Amino acid sequence: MTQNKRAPAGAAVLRGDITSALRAAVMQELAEVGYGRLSIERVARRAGVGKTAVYRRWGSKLAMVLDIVSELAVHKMPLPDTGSLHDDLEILLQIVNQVLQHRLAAQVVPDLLAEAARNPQIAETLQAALRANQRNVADLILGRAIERGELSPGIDTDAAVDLIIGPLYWRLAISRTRLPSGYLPRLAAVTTAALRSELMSPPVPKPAAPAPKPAAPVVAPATPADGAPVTA
Amino acid sequence: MTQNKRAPAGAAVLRGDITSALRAAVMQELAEVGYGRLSIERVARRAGVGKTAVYRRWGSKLAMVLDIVSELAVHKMPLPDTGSLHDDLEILLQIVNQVLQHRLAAQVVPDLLAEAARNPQIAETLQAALRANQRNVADLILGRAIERGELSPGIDTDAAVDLIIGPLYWRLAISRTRLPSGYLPRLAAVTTAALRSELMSPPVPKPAAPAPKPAAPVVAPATPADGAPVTA
DNA sequence: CTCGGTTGGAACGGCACCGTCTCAACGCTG
DNA sequence: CAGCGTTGAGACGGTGCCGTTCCAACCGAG
Repeated sequence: MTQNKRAPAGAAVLRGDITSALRAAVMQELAEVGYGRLSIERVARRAGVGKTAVYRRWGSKLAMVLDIVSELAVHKMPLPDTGSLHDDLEILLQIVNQVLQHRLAAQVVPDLLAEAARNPQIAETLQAALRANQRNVADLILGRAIERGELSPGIDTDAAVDLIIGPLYWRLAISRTRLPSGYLPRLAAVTTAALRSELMSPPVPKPAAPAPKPAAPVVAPATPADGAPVTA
Repeated sequence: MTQNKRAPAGAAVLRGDITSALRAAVMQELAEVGYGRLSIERVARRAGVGKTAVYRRWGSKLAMVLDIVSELAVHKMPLPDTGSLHDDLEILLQIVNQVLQHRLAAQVVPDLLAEAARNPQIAETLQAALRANQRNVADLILGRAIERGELSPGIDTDAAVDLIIGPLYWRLAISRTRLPSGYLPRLAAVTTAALRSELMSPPVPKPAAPAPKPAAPVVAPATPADGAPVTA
């Protein structure tokens, strides 16, 4: 291509300090007003730069947020590997706890997750970021526990992941009440026991005659009294 | 007061059909763009009415959303009471599953929860709505299980609630992958076993120091220690 | 039947943001 | 050290929303 031209240099190169200021500003705005209300102007104002500084780097609000989110995920998360499922879990829970205790993360993560529900690009980026991080730390921990024989090879890993992070995420990001001392160790212990249970492997409740709980006629079938019309 | 005047009547009374149209429009907008981007004009346009129709009823976007959310929570949730902790849990999980499968709820709930993290009014309303609904269904189920002797009276009910709804919420609202058949029964079984574990009662991992649970009054005051946005 | 009082709808000025464009300042490359 | 090429900053027209004001239509109380 046209590389006979001389390479940009001097003042003609993106200033890293301004890029960092913008990244920080985006995170703060994201925490304060959320993705929905995030505006380029506010970000630029907060960073103390012009809007051009933003548009030269990213070109759109979505691209900007996507890039910054991807970068954040590169945070190398220390991977617990103690040789014991229980200890690995406790460390993992401590890590998650620390991350979600962070003021910015505690606001931004749920916001982006909610936004991901309606913006496929964000959903994809978040997924990619989390996976790329460590190919899902929980999966690794489970895999090693299976290799050691601590867990059945037939365990439903998806459900296992839900069990591992679901309760703590709910507590930290939704319920948002303080953790009593001893909460994390107890959660780790209970979760470990639950994972070890033979109930976690698929072919358990299928002896011969299935249909144990067809469709739960015990409760109303489909939230009929919903005030909102289903069809648009 | 001045009731000598004649009461409003005829065309001088709020039309219920327009109110319902507005409610539906708010829910749809909430699902499509979220609370952050929600605008009065779009709501009115979607409902096919003028903005005045909105401002006469609510006066502000926050008040509008708050009122509608409160009303939705009045949905009488069927309260499982089978006499067995496991069956109660399975039914509860089925209910949560049905609610969060609903297209609108699946989008609106996480969005509002994220918004609640930065708007105390929304947080308070959501809390009140959920509590008022059934004074926390999970708490009731736990209480009855304790009365029946299925659970230890010393169980950490907060952690128990996290264990009950955390995994399913994570799966439905965050992970958003399909539930394999048998997921709910298995989750109910595993959770029941975990709750029954002696690990769920406080004085387990404290051989030397008792640490007699200081912050455990009969009723939580109001979770006042809110992490108000401190200095950036 | 009359008309009071409120309704829904539209128009209005103000404001924030969008995305583009112009322009002086700048510092390294050659 | 000269100047190239990009930089950051501000200005600009356009758009969408806010919250208010104005007005004709309307229906039932009296």
